Amino acid sequence: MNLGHTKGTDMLESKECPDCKRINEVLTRVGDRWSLLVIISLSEYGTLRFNELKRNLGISQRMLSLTLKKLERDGLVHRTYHPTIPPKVEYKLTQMGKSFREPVSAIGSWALDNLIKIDKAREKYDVTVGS
Amino acid sequence: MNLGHTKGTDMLESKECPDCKRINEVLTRVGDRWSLLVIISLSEYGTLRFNELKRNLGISQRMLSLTLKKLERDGLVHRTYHPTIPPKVEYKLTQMGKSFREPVSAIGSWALDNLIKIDKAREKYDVTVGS
DNA sequence: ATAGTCGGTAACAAAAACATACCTGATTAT
DNA sequence: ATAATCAGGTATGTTTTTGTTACCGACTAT
Repeated sequence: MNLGHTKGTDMLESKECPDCKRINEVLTRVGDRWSLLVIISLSEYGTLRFNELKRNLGISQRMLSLTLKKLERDGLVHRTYHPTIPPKVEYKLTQMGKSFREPVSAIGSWALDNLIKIDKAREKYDVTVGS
Repeated sequence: MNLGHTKGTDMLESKECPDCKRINEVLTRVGDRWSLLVIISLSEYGTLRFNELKRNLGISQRMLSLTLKKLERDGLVHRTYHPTIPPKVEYKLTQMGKSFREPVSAIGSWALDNLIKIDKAREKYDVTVGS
């Protein structure tokens, strides 16, 4: 008995939490998994070439290319092109990139500390809720 | 003159960076944008109902439902159901959820501090690289 | 009677992420 | 000659994530 548009619809009514939106923006920008892993690698090794990153992370050429371009565009990574033969391109963190390393490694440490707890919580949840 | 499989293929050769993989796991679990925003909201307000969160974040019902379920499963959020009429469901952080709040707000603060810089970097990049 | 609240779910559409394979051009190593 | 290296670009698909819309039951307020 669907009489059309009589029932309530779910509009999005975001108005509050002004900061949340902006945090949201940044998180969607640098919050994907490859970006963070690239930043972690660069912060550990200082400077890395394209294929060094590729080998370290097990990322595909295409995703690495896209990820580095995004990070460079956002001012987190600096790219240096040496027109030698074969070509040599080096990537390193900018100042802003380095400053981002701190909150990121905070998350990383927490992750390492709590992985086991999370796994256990999952098991318990899956048992009680059961599927 | 393509003779088939003679040319090099792009294999993925991930072997190094043992920690990266595990950090990756947590980041893919709680690293999506809604999870972090839910955690931030709960840490600020203590306890929130479903629709309160929905209004605060401007998130769709479905995404909030999925996000909360994931967070509950991972042991970061606790759900209390009051079978009143209308029903009342309250969400709050667990102990582990609270411990996660610190690294999360570190990211949040960084995001707020650096949004403008990122925007400027983008502009500059778009101009020099041009489209 | 009709619309609204509450906390969701199911079905579907759109978008983003990711994978796979192949291409370049100059050069070196085999 | 042939293959390999370097740093990607491009084309095409698949898979995952995200968002939209409608719907539920049980009640209240108009």
